[in-house]
Amino acid sequence: MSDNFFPRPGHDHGSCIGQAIDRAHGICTEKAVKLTPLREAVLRVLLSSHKALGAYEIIETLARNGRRLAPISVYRIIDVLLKAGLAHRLESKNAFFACLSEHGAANSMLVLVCDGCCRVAEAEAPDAWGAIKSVTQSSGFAVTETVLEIQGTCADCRKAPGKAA
Amino acid sequence: MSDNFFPRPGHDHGSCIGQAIDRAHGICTEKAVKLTPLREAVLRVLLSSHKALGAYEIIETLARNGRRLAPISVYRIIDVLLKAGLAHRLESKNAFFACLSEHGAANSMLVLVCDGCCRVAEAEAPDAWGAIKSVTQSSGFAVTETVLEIQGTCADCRKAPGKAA
DNA sequence: GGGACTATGCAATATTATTACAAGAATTCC
DNA sequence: GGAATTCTTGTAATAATATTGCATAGTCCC
Repeated sequence: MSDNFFPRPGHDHGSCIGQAIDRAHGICTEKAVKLTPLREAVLRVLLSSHKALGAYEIIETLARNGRRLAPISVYRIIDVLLKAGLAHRLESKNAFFACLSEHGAANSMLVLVCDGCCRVAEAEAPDAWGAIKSVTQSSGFAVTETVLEIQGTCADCRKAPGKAA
Repeated sequence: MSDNFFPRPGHDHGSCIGQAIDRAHGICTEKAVKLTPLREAVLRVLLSSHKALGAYEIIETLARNGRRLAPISVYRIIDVLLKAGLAHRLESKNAFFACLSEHGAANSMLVLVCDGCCRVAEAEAPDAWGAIKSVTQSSGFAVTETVLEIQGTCADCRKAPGKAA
């Protein structure tokens, strides 16, 4: 097994968050998006686990940290994060997760969602995207948006059910 | 272009519904599921267009036909239809659509959703599924459920925007 | 007919998301 | 510096989607 896409249990999550935040600042500068304190706070909540969180879970988490946002505020901030590519929406769960991958404009990723640990990971899958493109092109369908989410059990959970963060 | 997967605008929709209902009865017999009048009514609502409908749209449609179901009733019925494979959930829209395809246990389909006419179609995409399988297997991820939904503009709408049913 | 099971009804409520409008903060332009 | 503009956040209400818990009514089997 080359890469299981999910973060190693026991990885240095602190620096994992730190790097992601640094990267986010860079991306925001590039894209002329302001990563305000509130936006960064929401992003940090998403980064705090490798799971997808519902908007109201984000609200509760922030509230525990002393600041309760209205739903609309969180949704607005999520929107900004989504548009900047710093987070993605997990359609099958109506939830949101931070993006840790380096995917540019050309999308070729799929999302893995573990039933065991609830973690979410992105994986490169250019072949799958190629095959999809071939189906859509040959049928004259002009794609604007693709949702490719896969649920199952990650390698860590298969080895040690319930142990992975 | 071989097949655009979407029903031909102007196809005989009456017989299209009729056939689907007949097929549904057959499948239900096979699977020992009861296709009660209410369940058939909900399936007919889904079949009445080739679009995906939200649960509350189904309720309103049935109400116009003289019978108003409680949300829970519709959700329960939808559940039965989903489990019997007579309908599918469109995750990216929190909506449901009738299944017109002959896919067995081995899933290999993707869903096309047209932004123009809102119609939904299923397409065989064994290569895409193969590529996904190869990614997941090599990473030790055991798949239970795959969501593969593609939004865009169907061939009919590209030719004649807004005209397709 | 009676017991077990399935299907539906009804009321309340939980969860997810948006609308409309107001106030505050940052940026631009002169 | 200060007015105008734009972007961000706040507040309140409400819409849209989905579920829980319990009651009633059919169906099946004996």
